[in-house]
Amino acid sequence: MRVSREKAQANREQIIETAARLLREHGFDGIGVADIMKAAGLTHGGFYRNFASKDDLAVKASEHAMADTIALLKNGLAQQQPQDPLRAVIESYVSSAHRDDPGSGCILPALAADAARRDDPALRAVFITAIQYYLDQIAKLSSASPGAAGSRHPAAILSEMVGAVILSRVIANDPLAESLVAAVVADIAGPSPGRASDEE
Amino acid sequence: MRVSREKAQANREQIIETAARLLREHGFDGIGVADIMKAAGLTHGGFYRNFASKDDLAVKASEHAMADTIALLKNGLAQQQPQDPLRAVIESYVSSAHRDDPGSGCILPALAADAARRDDPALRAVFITAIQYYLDQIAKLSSASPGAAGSRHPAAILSEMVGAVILSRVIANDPLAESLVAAVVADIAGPSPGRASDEE
DNA sequence: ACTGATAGATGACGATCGTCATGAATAATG
DNA sequence: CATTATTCATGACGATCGTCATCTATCAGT
Repeated sequence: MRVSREKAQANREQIIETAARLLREHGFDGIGVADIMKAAGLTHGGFYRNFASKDDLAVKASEHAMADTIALLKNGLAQQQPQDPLRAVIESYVSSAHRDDPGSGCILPALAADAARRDDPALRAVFITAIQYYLDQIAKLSSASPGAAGSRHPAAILSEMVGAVILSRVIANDPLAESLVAAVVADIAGPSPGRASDEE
Repeated sequence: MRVSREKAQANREQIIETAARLLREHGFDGIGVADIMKAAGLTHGGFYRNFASKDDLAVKASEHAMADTIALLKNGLAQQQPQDPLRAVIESYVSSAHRDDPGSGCILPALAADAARRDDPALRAVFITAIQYYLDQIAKLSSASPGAAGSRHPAAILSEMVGAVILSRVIANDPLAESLVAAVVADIAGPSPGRASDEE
């Protein structure tokens, strides 16, 4: 069953895209190659022509997921042009929407704990790069932010963002989840006014 | 091969203790019943006389692990009697020692992401209780702390603690890890008070 | 001491895991 | 148009998964 090169390339990207979602939803050990391929509309047979191993797919899927998240973030900032860009990022990251949809969210709350358990250097590198990117971005945004976040180390802010999403997910159905999200947003970006014109 | 009741009880506790360590190290899906039993010095056969399922063990092991962590924390505070108890807790929680030994650390950085993926209400309840406990404890400690942490919501501090441990684990071998730990400790507890600070 | 209860070992079950060999079918190449 | 190259499907492999039936040995109660 040969297929055109464009179709084969599209299939390959479809596998990565599907894996990026399913791995974030179920964890590295929570979903199998066969299920990923089936969800991508293929059978498990052609897998090892595209990827050296499941770990190899995990690396490429994590990279893809991170690139998607970055694009989404940049796109959102470019379109909204918010007065307080750091607040906009925090409100989008520490949100019930992000909490309830890990499959299309950031890899850090979804997979960092899983990745930390593997000694795959390629996988770790993806996460290190992701963290570095966030730290750079937070440093830029928080220095240009009217809030008080500029005095905090970017690593502190990122840790709080990631921890908040993870904790809110494990208590998702509990009323505690909403208050946690609100508390963390207010903690990082300051009290809640939609307009960030005045500071205190 | 029957065994005395005391021995059977000890075996049961040994299984829970071993599972508490191995599950935190490898994740819920990263270790099997047979390996847990073997590590506990038994075979896999007697497992289902002690536990209804692997999920049941996961609940009891998580409870046990959390109780251990709480005891360790209370014990440490009682013995040290630190001037700034919140700082002492943060320095112990956000530390390279905790980062490098997930098997005997807090369940939140180790297993919260895993637990969030299951719809086992009993398991979620363990984590909700754990989070509630931490929030109460942080509220008490931070109000009695000389640092500026008293003005922050406990959920913000806990999120930052948990996120910092997770992120530091995924970048464990990178020099970034040490600076992240230091930055978060300083962010929560304020700049380190000159003397009596152990650094590595 | 005898008997019944039971903890744990042995072993196996069906399912699923990651991986790969083979084959069929067709796109790419000449 | 003929040939080659290659993509994906079929199917199977050994290993491991969670779970359970059975058996044996020994404790607990008489």
